[in-house]
Amino acid sequence: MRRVDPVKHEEKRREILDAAGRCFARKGFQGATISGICSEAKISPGHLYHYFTSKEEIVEAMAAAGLASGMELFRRIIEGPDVLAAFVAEIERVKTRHIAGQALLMDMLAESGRNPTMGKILQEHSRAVIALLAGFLRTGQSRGQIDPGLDPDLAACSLLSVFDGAKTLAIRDQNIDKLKSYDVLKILIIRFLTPPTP
Amino acid sequence: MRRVDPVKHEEKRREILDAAGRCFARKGFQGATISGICSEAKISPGHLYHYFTSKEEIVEAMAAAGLASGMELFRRIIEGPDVLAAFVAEIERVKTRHIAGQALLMDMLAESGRNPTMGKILQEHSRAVIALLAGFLRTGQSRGQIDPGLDPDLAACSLLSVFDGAKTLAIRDQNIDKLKSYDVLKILIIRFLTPPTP
Amino acid sequence: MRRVDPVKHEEKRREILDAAGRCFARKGFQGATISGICSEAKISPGHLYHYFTSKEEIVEAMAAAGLASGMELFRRIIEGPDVLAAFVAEIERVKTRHIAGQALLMDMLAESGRNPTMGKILQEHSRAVIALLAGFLRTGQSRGQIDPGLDPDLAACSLLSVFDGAKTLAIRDQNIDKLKSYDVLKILIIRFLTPPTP
Amino acid sequence: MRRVDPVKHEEKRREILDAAGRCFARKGFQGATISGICSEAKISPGHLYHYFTSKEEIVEAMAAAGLASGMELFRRIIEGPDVLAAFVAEIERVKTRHIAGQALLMDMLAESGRNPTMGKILQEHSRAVIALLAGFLRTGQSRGQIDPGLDPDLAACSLLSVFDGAKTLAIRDQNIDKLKSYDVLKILIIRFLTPPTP
DNA sequence: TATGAATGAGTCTTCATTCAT
DNA sequence: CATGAATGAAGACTCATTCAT
Repeated sequence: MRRVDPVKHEEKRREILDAAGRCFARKGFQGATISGICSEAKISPGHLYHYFTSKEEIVEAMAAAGLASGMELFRRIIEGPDVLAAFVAEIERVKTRHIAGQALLMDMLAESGRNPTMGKILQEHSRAVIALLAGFLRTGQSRGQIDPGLDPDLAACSLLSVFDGAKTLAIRDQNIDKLKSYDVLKILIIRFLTPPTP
Repeated sequence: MRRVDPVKHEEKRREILDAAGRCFARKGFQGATISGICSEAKISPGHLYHYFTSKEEIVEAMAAAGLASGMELFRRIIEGPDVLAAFVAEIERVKTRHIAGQALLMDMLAESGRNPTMGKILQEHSRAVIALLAGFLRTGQSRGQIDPGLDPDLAACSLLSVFDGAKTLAIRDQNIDKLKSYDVLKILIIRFLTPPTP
Repeated sequence: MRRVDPVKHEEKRREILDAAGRCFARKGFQGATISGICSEAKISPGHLYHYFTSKEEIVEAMAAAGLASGMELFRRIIEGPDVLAAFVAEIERVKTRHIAGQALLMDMLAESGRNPTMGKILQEHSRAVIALLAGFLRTGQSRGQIDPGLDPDLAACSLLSVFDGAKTLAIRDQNIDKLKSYDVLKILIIRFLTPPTP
Repeated sequence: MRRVDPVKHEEKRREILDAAGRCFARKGFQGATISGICSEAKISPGHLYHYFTSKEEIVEAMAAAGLASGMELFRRIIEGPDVLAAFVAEIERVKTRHIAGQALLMDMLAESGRNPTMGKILQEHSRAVIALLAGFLRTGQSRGQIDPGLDPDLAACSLLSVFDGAKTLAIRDQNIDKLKSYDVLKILIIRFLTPPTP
């Protein structure tokens, strides 16, 4: 008789969050509507509120989930024996991604400037990414692939900036052949991190 | 009967755009309201429509004006005998600016990902900035301050990315002492652009 | 296949009605929600509809039950050798009751002004209470405690008015020291009912 | 050019409040809808919010206005050389009034039990009415029409109770010939207030 | 040029009720 | 008997835009 099934509940939440993610990518956080999300998720508006108490909660949950899955992807790409090559690979990935995804990050950044909750989510994620990067940098330093004179934490911040900048570049320069610009960005990373020749 | 004084008309438009800019920085493009802009500009909603035909037009005009004035500022900072030092100075400027301003750029980037008109505005501006930067790079190369091996146009793209990244960093890392991270960012620029020692 | 145990069924109905009564007292008929009642009664919304076909039915059943149990209480208080003293005791009881209970009666009165079904329920109850009061008045008259010149039925109406008025007074004058006002109300009753001195 | 006209603004507010009053009388505070009020007032929902910031504000303003105008009526009826006769006249008035008006008061009483703002409005009004009544009682006492042994303030509370009770009686006993019950209520008042014969 | 009254479509959210299990 | 997922029709409120003056 009993069938509480928290697994299914969580699954449905995830489905809704996915649908919301698609809507947000298309219209932005403010532009996307509950009824749009419901259509996308194929549920009724009333039902959505069994899983989330407000649009804000959806936005925040979606942002957190999106950032987390983004970081997971990031981690997988970055992992590898050659730290420097890994960073270059990440730039390569940005080059080939769809713009909507980047726009969503821009929305989060914009929203963070006004909404403290979103600010906190983004900040936490940023700290985690920076820590991840710093770890890799330290590994690279120990292997002699990275300039040991750089502070790993601060260099990680700079690297994150560069990755962000690669994303804004994709938006700014939509049509133009970005292939080459990205190559130069890779050079930038290499010059930044490579240990100085004695 | 009435003759429109085009100068005054233009002046009023500018005033409204300024007010709109402040509202957009506070609330975002979608979050800001016409009536909020009217309050800020101290005019009535009806009157606003003598100067602009829609909110969209205001958003676009404001974006264009904002980017233009941003570029003007940028140009002034960048101008100087030492090209490399100029770029470093721009990073310094980002460090001390208020976040709301950065958020506005993020809004434009986000919006550009969806709204083609905004995309075009941003793209045009980006091209102009890149051209400006490329010019400076060329000058620097001729003076021996910049690595002559770099393609000036592509390096300009990379530089713009880094400047954007500096802005996202300000948002991502609101409380943390960003002074030092920005110093490393300056090092990054220097290493990227400095001519190789023979 | 299942045989409904009518006793248990009735018991559950009563439980739900009790829960509903608490909700209604807190939020009013319109303000209380089915899901609130379900939480209070610790059953699921679906299950509630095995016992009642609609919210309206709950409201009406609850009103009827509430009025009936109120009258039972009333009867017990009123019963006694000294009829006059009994009425005074009822005033005393109102004085010490919680306001939420009074508000529920007000809700019924308000609802009766619009909803004929509720009107009928209240009217029937009123008639019963009036009959009860009239009986007591007659007894009192026969004992010489009540002015024999008063028509028992009409005086009962007046008495009921006074009891209602005592309840509205409790709401109107929430904080103020109502002890004394209630004493005067008792005097009012005594003066109204006491046989004239020859 | 300027035409701010706060008079018209106030007039419109009054119109809306009147419309709201009719809706509330028909459906109750919670049952009445903004769109219903708009239809009744012949304005659009958007426009209503130029005059009131929320439904709650309308409810409260309407309650305050309704009580105030009710008290004005009350004052006019009560004024007269014979204080006792005036109170009896008030009972007479209740007898002939439409039930919807009474239901509205019941709604206010019910709402006061839960909503503190409404509670305050009602309480203030009650205090004013009681003060008014107490004044009349004092006058009556000085003229020898009212028992000088009664505390005017407390007796005023009792009188207000009786007036309220007269209203609940009208609701409880809708169809029945209430003429006679009201006569007995008048007797009750007379017996309560008349000075004792020596 | 300037106002602010007025509109109505659209937004988020709630809630009584039904249904599959 | 019992659950809670699911629906969809409102409800309050917002806001870009228009219009009479």
